Amino acid sequence: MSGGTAVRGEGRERILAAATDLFARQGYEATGTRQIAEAAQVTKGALYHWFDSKQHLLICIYRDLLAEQTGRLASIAAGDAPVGRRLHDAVFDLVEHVAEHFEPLTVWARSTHLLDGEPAEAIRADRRRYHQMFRGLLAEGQEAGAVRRDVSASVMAHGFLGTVNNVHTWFGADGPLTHRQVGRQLAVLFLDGLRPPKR
Amino acid sequence: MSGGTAVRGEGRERILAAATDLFARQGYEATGTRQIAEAAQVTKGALYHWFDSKQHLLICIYRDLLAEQTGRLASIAAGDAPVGRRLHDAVFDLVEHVAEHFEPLTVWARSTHLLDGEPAEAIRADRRRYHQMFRGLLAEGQEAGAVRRDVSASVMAHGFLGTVNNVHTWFGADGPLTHRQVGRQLAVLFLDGLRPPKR
Amino acid sequence: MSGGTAVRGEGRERILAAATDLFARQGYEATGTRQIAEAAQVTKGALYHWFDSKQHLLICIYRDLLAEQTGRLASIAAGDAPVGRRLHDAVFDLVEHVAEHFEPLTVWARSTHLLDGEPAEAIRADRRRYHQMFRGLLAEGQEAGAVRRDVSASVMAHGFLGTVNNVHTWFGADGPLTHRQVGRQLAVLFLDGLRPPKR
Amino acid sequence: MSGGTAVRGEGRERILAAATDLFARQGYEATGTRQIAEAAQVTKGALYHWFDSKQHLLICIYRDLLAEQTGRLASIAAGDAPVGRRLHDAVFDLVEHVAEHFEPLTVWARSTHLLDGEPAEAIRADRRRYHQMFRGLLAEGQEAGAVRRDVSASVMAHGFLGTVNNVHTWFGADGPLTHRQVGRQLAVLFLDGLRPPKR
DNA sequence: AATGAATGAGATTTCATTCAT
DNA sequence: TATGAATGAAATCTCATTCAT
Repeated sequence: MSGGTAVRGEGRERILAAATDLFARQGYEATGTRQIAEAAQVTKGALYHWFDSKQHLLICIYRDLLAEQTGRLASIAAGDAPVGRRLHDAVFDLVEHVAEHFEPLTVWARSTHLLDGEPAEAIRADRRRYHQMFRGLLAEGQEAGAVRRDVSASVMAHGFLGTVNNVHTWFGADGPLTHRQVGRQLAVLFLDGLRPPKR
Repeated sequence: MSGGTAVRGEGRERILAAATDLFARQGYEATGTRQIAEAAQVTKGALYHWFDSKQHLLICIYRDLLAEQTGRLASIAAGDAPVGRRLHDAVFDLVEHVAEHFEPLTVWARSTHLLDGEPAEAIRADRRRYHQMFRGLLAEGQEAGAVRRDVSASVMAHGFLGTVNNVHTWFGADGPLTHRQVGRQLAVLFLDGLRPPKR
Repeated sequence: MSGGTAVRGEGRERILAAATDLFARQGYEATGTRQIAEAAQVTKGALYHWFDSKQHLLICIYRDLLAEQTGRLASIAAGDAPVGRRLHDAVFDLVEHVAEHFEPLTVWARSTHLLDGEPAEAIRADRRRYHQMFRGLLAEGQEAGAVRRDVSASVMAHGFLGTVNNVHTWFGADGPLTHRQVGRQLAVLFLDGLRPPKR
Repeated sequence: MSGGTAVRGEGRERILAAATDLFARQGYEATGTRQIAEAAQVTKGALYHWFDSKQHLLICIYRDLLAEQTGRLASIAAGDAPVGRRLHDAVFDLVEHVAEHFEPLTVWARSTHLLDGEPAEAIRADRRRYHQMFRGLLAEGQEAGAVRRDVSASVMAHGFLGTVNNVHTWFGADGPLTHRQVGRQLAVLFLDGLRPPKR
């Protein structure tokens, strides 16, 4: 496409890709900047030209994914369908998204607790907003009678979101199921758990 | 003569306690051996007299808890009650245990991925055995018709165990619920999700 | 601006010189990296920027010397002179070289047994090749009748090379001889020992 | 022989044997007191009950051997035979002794330079006396015309003693010769080198 | 004759980051 | 846009040795 000239950001992309890969395989802490630079075929100096810090790298990896997740949830939540239907769609959409972006989400889940400073706080606030949207949908379901009331919406939201975000600790450990199949099974399990009890 | 020296045999315990506390508050990697030794009022040399390495410390912290968890599950699973009842008890017993040992379990969940070497593998194998016991109970439930068959026992086990093991990532974030309350809500949510679908 | 920073590129050389000096005076193990860095007026970080490890430092010190020794022996061995003459030249050239580089060779002889890993093996293989060249010259002498046959060429080679490499253990202990004088006496002693026995 | 009761010094012997073995295989510096104690099936405390220090261990290993060597040389040197004969016997006796006590002599040769303090000085003085006896025999030979005069007796003594003491660096490296065979070849090589030159 | 917990100083090495060019 | 030498602080761990019992 862009022909002979160096594509803008080529180095940056390679760094991001290498970091994602290494972080996912070895963990954030066990991966050094030197190793990232080597894997990206870039000098350490170049790495610091493009990114402020190692933390910044991790934040960049997650930021776009979170924005996309948030956008998708927002558009589903704002739809016209009955709340039960929207909840169902939101859950399935999330497991789909997670299955697609397995590696970078693993990285984030494992290492977010190591980050501090302003940019880290900002993205955690974004993440909190995502959670609130999800909880809002559940609360709406509770008001409409589609979702049980004896469990707090917050616990339900955290429970499911936490499960999904931690699939990496066990996925592939046993069984032949694909990411997507596992996701769908978790989704029905959760959705059935939400139904109001008999009496 | 008097006062200066610590009581004999107490050193190991104090080290373990200090490490648990610091790991929980600051994370495993952010905590240095120097800091642990200082907090335990022990020299660094004494620390390495009792423990082979920092990793070993983390493993020791978790080993006892896992053994207790496993023993409790085994005794419940081997009981006479119908499988639905035993499953119910196992789930509630687990959330109880987790609520009691919140901090060290948090440490383990966050940092297990940093461990390597033979002792780490050994304890991961133990953990795998625990999981298999839990899954076995679910499979028994499926055979008896008490648990749905359209979701694999393995996914159900991992889903619930993963949720419980990751409560630390969000507990306290919002709401005034205690550990125990949160646990119980997660338990009913999960147990209701297990019921075979109507049709 | 002026004065404070060292001349560019000099760091590596200074480190090497300081290490050679300290290793020779105190021994390899008794010399710390901290001490080397201080003597070279460099930070410990810089030391590890240029060298992988303390072992690597020792290997680098020896590598150049061995290469030079090998080159000199090769050019003598490949000459046109009769083998007796070439052997004589090789022996005197070696003692000359050893006399010139007394200190670093002392360091190597004393500490080579502490080294392991791939680079150490590589240089030991080089050293083995040097030995084989020397032994080859002796074997050639045996075939030509210039060197006795009742002692194996390998033993003759090891005997002389070992003697020369271990002069450091006793040189200076008594007597006023210079390195060069001692070397020449050892050379004639050895060469006379090589002559075929009378009968 | 001694029946049921523990043999006096049993622990001490085991420690000495273990230390000799480990020092020979790994080097003095690379061997820790802990490892020695384990190999001797003794606690570290017991080790320090029997020996003052790690250095002391090394000194004890060498002391008896040196005494024996010295005694044997003294009895040969004091004999009635002509000096040429006595020299011949001394040389062959030494290579015999070295072949028999290969390992502990290796240890000493490699690590003597690390020792300091009064006991180390004492044994080094003993060793110096041994050297002087040997050199004395050579000087006697020079006076009697049996040994060349163009090489200093001191260099001859150091050269041969050094060679013999450093056989460990190469023995077994190639060839199928036994310790004893190698020793005898070195002996004739040296003795032939000693003969006065033709003219 | 022997134990074993404890010491304390120091070892090598790692690593994110900076900055003049 | 990129380099690469250099930093400096801290990290984990080792080890000969001691001493009350």
